[in-house]
Amino acid sequence: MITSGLEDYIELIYNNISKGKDIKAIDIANKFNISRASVSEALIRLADKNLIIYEGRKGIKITDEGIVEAKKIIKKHNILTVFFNEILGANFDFANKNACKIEHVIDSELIDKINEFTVFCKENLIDKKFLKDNDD
Amino acid sequence: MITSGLEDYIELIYNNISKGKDIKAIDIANKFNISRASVSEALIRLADKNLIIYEGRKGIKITDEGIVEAKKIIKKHNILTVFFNEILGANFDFANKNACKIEHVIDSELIDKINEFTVFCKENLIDKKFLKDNDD
DNA sequence: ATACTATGTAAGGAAAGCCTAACAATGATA
DNA sequence: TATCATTGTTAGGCTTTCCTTACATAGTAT
Repeated sequence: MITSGLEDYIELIYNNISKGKDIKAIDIANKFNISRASVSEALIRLADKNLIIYEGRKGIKITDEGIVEAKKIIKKHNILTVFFNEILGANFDFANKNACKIEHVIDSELIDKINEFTVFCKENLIDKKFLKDNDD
Repeated sequence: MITSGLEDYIELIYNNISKGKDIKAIDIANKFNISRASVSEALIRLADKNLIIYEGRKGIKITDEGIVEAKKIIKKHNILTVFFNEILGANFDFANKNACKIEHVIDSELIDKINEFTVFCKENLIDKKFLKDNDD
């Protein structure tokens, strides 16, 4: 098991690497507003858990295991964001912010149900527009 | 701000007191599977924050402030449980278990939206039964 | 009353996750 | 090349939340 802090970091690492951008410790520090020292420790913990390969200045690489972890979290993140934003009508940033927290505690099976339900709603509630205050 | 552990404890305390049952430190220890010593510390922290009045063996009382806190959490808990169970069709225990975790991180405004949406679904989706595998 | 059981507290410790300050090493630039 | 800025590491600390062990007190029952 991985803590929610580490989940955030591996998620960010994967998101960058999968886009071909390389990511440095300092980027993580900036993104989450924590010190470089804390990131240094966190990266060591992630490497201990075989989710990344970390060799300081040589850069951060993600392992296959790390990719699997990251994808799980990103899947949760995306499904929650879409549900909050497109179905509940919450504004995008707010939906995203809540997804960022819930993704660390919600079970996968429930996420699947939310996803199925989102699809269902899109097919069945087109006419009955639930919320109108969706500002994006 | 209060941590999710403390939120769990104040929630349990309120749930008991509001039913006229008194609650002891050991009940909390048993419920959450933590040591009596840890509960002892947690109750001191709750008292420091003016959410309870704690005088050891004399019992645990909840303050007005504590009641407000507890009700916020219980509201989130109930809305989430109903949504997961009655709308998504998750079984009750599973719905409850997830609500227990999400209640500590979700924003109130999003909870309100989920609640409105739950009401809306109950009024509009009666015919279109979304999920059938709801086992309770 | 004595002894047993239940409950709460105190002391000491561990891990996670954060911090600052000081230092080291790399890279860019004058 | 010498200097300065960027980035990463180390050391030492702090808080929270949990633990175990040992002890203290209260309540129950013989």
